[in-house]
Amino acid sequence: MPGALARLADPIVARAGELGAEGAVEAALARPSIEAHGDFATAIAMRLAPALGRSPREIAEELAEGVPLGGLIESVDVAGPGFLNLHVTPAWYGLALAEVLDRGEAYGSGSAAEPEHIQVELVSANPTGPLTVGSARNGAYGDSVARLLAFAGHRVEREYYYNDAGSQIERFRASVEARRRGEEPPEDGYHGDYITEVAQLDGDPVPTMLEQIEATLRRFRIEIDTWERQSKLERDVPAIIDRLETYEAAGALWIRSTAHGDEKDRVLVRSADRGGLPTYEAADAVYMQRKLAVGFDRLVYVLGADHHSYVAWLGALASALGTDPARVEVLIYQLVHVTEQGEAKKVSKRRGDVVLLDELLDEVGVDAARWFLVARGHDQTVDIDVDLAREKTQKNPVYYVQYGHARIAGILRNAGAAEISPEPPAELAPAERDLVKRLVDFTSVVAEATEHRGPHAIPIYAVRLADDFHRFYQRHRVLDGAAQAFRLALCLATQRLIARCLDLIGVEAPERM
RNA sequence: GGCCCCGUAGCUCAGUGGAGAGAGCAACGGACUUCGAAUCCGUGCGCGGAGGUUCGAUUCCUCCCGGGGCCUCCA
Repeated sequence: MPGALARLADPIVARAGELGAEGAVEAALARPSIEAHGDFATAIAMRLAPALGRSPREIAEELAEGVPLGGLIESVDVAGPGFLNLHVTPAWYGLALAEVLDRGEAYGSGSAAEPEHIQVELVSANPTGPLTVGSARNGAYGDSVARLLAFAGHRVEREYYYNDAGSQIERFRASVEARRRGEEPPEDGYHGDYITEVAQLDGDPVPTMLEQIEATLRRFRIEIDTWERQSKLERDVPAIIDRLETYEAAGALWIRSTAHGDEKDRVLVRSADRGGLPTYEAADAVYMQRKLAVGFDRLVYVLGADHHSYVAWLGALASALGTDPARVEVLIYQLVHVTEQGEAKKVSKRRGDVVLLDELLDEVGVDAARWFLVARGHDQTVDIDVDLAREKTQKNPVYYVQYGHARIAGILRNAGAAEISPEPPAELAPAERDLVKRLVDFTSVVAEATEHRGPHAIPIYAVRLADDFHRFYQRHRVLDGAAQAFRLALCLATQRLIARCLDLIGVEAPERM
């Protein structure tokens, strides 16, 4: 909790202790939707009522008596079933704004109780073709989670895991070879136009594809720290098998993952009549072992909803490897559906029936694409209508938020070296109060977004922040009068938080638009 | 059949065990001689259905209905 809010809550919590409340008591301060209910409200009296065996109203009355009035708190009311409504003074707004400015870049950061070394594995699309919009959601979501974790104080590394051995890859190579010979790719091969382009170049097409993918990710503002490939891991499959409980059935080697909570046992080595090669899951086992050996406290896997059975599998695998499954976190996001002229497109790389991330970026730009892909909950399916992509772009709220940032930049340019001070005027206008309270919200918003792995809360907050700013701007002239220094401070704090929000989701904060 | 996600305004979506549920888009009507109009202001009885837990449920639990996904010795 920011200091400014703690200053309001602490006396109430202390008073609750005097009344006999035990354990961790929290006076969660919420912002009421109705102005008459004060600047902040808490339902603490209702929560304490059962334990104290008294009526909520009565408790609230006594809590209110413990609230010191005059300095930061103007008045306190008991309302409804036992709400405590606080009205704060201009001095409180000054304190809150000063806190935002004083902490600077660090405002809202460091929410991690115990900083961890975390690996976020993201995208990890097979290099059998360029990245699709499906992978883009993985990237936008996973990268934003990684940014949030880093902001919270964790040490974060991003890894991309790719398959460079296996049937899909062989089909891909065979398809390129066929094109090089001037033939059609095999029926079960890859038929996209990019196959023809890759065929123009010599050598193994897999590294070529990977370079393209990395370039696209950079363009999408995702920096991968390390790359891991399946063929390398497969060498250690025999060693990992020795450590796991396995059995043979139908000629294949299985892991008894159900003993560790999995939904089903899984094949690690295929039967001879299916080639006798290790499966993807066998590589998973080696891979997880390797990640753990690096010393990460936490392993984050970012996977699409089509992989949801991996939640059970990776948890079971962690357990089978003798580590706490709680260290393994699988983040599932719902899939992206692409429609064109009202028709759903099946996102199949093999058929070449895909919308590529690069195409989307050409069409709408990086800022709008990242915003769009991260602005809704990861549990929500995303629809992209290719035909409407550009039109929708014009209405993307990202521009509303960026405009707020640019507008403030303009004001600050005009302000030159004018004094900036959080010292509050005798009276604050409603728009000024709303804006300060919004700034104060940031700390809890970003902490919860991190905790829930829900980066979509950031753009939602950013829109509200920009909204409060635009309204303030409309009603009050900044560069004029006695309140100028305070209003400039308000602008500066707002600009910094908008920039912070945008950075957390990989969007730029322009000085001009 | 089993498992996962979703069902909130005309559309796309936020939201929280608390008071009277929000935003964008679309629609209509207003506001620029003034720091950037990519802006602002006004107009909105909507939490799929039925039970349950609770002082209080849109939120938690159960069931039902509807939509999407997964249940390969694919990756």
